[in-house]
Amino acid sequence: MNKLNTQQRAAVTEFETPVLVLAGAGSGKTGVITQKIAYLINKQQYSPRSIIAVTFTNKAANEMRGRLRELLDAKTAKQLSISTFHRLGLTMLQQDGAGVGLRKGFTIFDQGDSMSVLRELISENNSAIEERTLQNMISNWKNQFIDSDAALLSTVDDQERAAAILYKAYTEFLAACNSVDFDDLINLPVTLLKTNPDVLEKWRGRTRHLLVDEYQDTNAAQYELVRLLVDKFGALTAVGDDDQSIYSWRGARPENLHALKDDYPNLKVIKLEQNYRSSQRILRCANQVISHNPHIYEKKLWSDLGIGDELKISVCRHGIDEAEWVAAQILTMHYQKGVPFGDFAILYRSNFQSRPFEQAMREKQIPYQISGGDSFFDKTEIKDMLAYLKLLVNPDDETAFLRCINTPRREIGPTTLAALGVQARSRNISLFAACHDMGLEAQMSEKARANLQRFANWLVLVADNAERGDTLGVLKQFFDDMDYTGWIERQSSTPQKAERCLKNIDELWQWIERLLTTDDAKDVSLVDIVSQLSLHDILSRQDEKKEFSQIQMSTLHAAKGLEYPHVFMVGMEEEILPHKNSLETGDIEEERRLCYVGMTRARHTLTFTRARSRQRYGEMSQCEQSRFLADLPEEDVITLGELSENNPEQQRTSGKEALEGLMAMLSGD
DNA sequence: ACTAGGCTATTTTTT
DNA sequence: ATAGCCTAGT
Repeated sequence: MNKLNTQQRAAVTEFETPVLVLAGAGSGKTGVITQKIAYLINKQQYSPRSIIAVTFTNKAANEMRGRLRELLDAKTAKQLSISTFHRLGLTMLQQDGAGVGLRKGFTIFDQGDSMSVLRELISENNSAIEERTLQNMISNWKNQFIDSDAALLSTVDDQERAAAILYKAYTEFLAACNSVDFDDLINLPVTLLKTNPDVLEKWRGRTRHLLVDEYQDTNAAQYELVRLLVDKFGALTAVGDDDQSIYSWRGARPENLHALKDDYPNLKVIKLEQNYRSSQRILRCANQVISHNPHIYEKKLWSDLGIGDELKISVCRHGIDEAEWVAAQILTMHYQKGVPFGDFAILYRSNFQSRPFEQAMREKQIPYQISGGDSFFDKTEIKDMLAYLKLLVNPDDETAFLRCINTPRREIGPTTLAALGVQARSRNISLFAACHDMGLEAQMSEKARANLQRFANWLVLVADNAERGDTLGVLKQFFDDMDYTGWIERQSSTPQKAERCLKNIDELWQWIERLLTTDDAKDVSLVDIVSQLSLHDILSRQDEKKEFSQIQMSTLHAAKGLEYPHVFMVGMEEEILPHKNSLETGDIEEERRLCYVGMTRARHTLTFTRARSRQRYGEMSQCEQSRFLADLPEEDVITLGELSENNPEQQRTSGKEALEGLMAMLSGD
């Protein structure tokens, strides 16, 4: 508390009126939120159970919980509700979902799940609409509380009409599966609160104070949820920064920051403008870049941390060279100046950019960790595992059922499944239930029926055992029974691929094991495991520790809210950092903010790299420097590489040469 | 019902 | 480069 500056302290101690904290990058906003929670509990006698804090990513939520564990005793910290919006919504639905027609054990469709449902619906209806477009349209409708009937009424063209029809089919399918998608996790709680006064009462009673981080990222539905929870009294602390709004593509409305003023006339606005993170030079450059965007609130972010090193721009021959050069820089600083690997971060616009860096780090034996990117949950083997777990808690989950029933192969093909589908539909029951339905033998061969029932029986058996406890034992039995390992080995083209698959599965097992062996393992049910997996929330303690000794690789999006002593922003090229799509749509502002977010992650040094050519779709193609680099003040930047031909001592060696030189030097010691 | 082999489109960002 | 999709053959 003593370490807070005047504005921060004002934000912490003001609890009787709603507060909006306009917090510039690195101005200590997470500290404000955590200190405020501690203040409410210790100084104002709030019960920890009556405080709800909401963030946007699992990572941010975990970080916040970690910090609070240091400020409060363990028991108190555990009672706090600190979660993502989606998890808060899920909790509400798990407790009171009956009010919106959900039954116990409902499951969550992640983006991939709902995409495959939509794909299926599109082909069933012979529609030409692109699945991505459809998913976006449905998501937008949901975020604005437009149901499928209303959507149909408001359509203006054929495409929208087609989409609205599919929207309806999709909604019905989800309901039949007793499932919800990510948007529903926000959307349905709002409906729930609006239609059930007693439930509203309960949740309002539980929300004596609500703290929302990254408020600029809230969409219409999240905004509504906040409003309902805090009521007109506005026990709300919202923290945000419109310069860091980088989620408008998923419906975020940074103007929600300003809308608060209309909703709460007594709103107190507090600006945090002192940056405690970056050198003055880094901050000056970042401010320069962002100054090209229009601003509603002028804010002048400043730092007294000293001028700091010049920023560097390294121009590389190609993508491989770029990765090797960064590796060489990291090794040099590590061995010459003793900088721990955990102090470095490599940040990029798109996940696929991580590849060459991963390879370079592996070659040089530099420990690294990748965060962000959903690649883990996109893997077939992980999807398979999750589908089985989902099916255990929710036999009505048709998507999970269809995935499981023939993975591994059980001699149940399209013909059999079509027949099963007919049966299920005519009796209005799930596919799973239809396996034991009377009259099934009329639809298909005896052998097919036997195969189906063997599967269904086995599933029931495992589900029964799972309910009796020893979740992990049952799960292992489950996977041994179907010899999933054997299936993977037969399925993989090379032994290496099989090994990778099994390693991923092992990682999943370890995570589950850890979850089940913590102090409060009694409270962890199969439903919890499945929902946490569905929300892609797997951060291990091991990872937290490793962060100190491994270089961090992350997308710019996933790096928001974090900081690193030494940052490399790579791939600073047109069509990558202003991303190709945004060049086409002309929405450069958000890309600029993304650049700003990346730059303001850096504490001591900031290095940009770009390549003059790059492999794309297997072919080499030329690249142009990102327009954002041109915004940097010349006196703050050193450019290495061909751009400084007239300045020979700044000529840059290739990544390879630099590495070789370094190796020679090290072995000489 | 399953598999192999040829064809294709594909690269935002996250819950 | 490559993963996922389709087609034809077993």
